Amino acid sequence: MKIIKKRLGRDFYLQPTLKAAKELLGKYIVHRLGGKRLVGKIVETEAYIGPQDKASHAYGGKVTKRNRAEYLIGGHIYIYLVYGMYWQLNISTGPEGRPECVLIRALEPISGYKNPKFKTLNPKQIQNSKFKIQNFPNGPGKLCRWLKLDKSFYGEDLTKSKRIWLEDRGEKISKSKIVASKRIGIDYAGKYWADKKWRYYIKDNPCVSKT
DNA sequence: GTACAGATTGAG
DNA sequence: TCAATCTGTACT
Repeated sequence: MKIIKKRLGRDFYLQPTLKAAKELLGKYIVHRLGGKRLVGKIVETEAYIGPQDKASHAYGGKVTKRNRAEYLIGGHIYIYLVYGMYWQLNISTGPEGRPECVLIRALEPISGYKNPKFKTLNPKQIQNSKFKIQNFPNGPGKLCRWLKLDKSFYGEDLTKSKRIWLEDRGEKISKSKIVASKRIGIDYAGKYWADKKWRYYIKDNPCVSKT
């Protein structure tokens, strides 16, 4: 059977942000680098819905040099540095001018991992294997390191870029496999916003970030 | 010009 | 539990 590989188009990113955050689970991110392709399956996401969301960088409708990519029409990359060390990959959603985005928090590595044995392992084997979890893209900072993403991807259009895009490979994550939970690391936003269950992940997937 | 905190991570 | 590490942002 032929595997379907369809690049996600603008319509996908124009869905309501919470829906897009859930739909992104099970989609594949592809970064073409040199002659290789780094490919990962998205297994964890978080939604940020400014300007009302106190945890969002666009809270209150704030526009800065850093966050302006959040306002782009759905399908653009908003990437920024936290703690002076780690890049965070976000994808803008919704129409132009509305600061909503989805943070990609974890991937299941599909190809590109330096150990070629890796791609033949299924998730259960990954969990049981002795491979160092250290280099896994199982966290927002580690994911960017694994995919080799940095500021040069700021504002990149995922529907048009020749080096990075998202694919639908015909995989459908059933509703019962999607878990909604509180977002991570945003307690400063206050209980109301910190308690919103806008983090989604694939149940039992070993590549979901540790909390 | 200067102070300051952060959508994390890994070591101790 | 805590330091690393640095840029954007806000304020003097």
